[in-house]
Amino acid sequence: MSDENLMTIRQMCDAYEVTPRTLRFYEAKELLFPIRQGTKRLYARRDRARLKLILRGKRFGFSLEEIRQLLDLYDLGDQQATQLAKTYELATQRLADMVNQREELDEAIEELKQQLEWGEKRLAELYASSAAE
Amino acid sequence: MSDENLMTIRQMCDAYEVTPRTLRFYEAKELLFPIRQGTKRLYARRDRARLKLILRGKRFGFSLEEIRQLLDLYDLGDQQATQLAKTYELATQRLADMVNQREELDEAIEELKQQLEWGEKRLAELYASSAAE
DNA sequence: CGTTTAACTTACGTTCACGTCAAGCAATGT
DNA sequence: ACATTGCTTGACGTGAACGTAAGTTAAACG
Repeated sequence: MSDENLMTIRQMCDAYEVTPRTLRFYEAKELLFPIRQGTKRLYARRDRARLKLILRGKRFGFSLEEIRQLLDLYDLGDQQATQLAKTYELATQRLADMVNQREELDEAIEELKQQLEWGEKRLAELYASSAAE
Repeated sequence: MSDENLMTIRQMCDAYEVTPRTLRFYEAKELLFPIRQGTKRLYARRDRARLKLILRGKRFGFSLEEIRQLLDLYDLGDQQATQLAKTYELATQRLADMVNQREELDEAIEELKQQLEWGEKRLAELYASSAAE
């Protein structure tokens, strides 16, 4: 029962359905910063939060580089004033992007629903005619 | 003033901000089916509609292959019954995916707003303390 | 009729996001 | 003591989505 709150790479993989390779890759790209016990990696709460955000970002179609920049937004702890201001500005921009994407997504959902109704009717017709045979 | 309603590859590129390579690539992947006037491609209304859907799908993080399957949904014209049924089922699944994505997106937007408020306060503090000097 | 111009094909190159060995260290059980 | 298990670091491979360069053809222009 090692240190609670810290997870090995395998526990992380099982918990988030990713491979070790993926976690090491994210680390190489400076998206994660697990601590080292000897040679082994240990992931703390902070890394898990970041990983969640990474996986979510991917589902929205963001690249890892875009995600890396976004991650700083959730770690505003001890930034310099100028750096904080830049981060803040980037965040408002990203927020606008997301709101746009939500609008588009709403549209897409509506259109797809329409098409589904159409298909439903067509299927009903086909079924009716085959039953009439 | 060639045949209205039909666009050359360059007009398409300018209109949708893609490269010729991209359009030919989508054609190779059977996402677009421009008609041929001799060796040249001409894009009709149908292709433009499909291209819009392709670009939108990409913004949502779908792969071209996923998009290709989805495209059939908007072209339910003359499908076989069994094929139509399969397409329909796939569509309902995708719709569910999109609805999920919207929920996640809503969450993400909320969280980011929270972070922005936080950053705003921090910035205000920093500004106040530097002004007091 | 020669020459730009635009589109074409073929094919190899590139970036991203990992997958997949290969070889080595480190603790753990028998 | 030794083998198994789990993690490690390279390093090369891969599929997706194009980019890019080379050479070809066809229409249009002077």
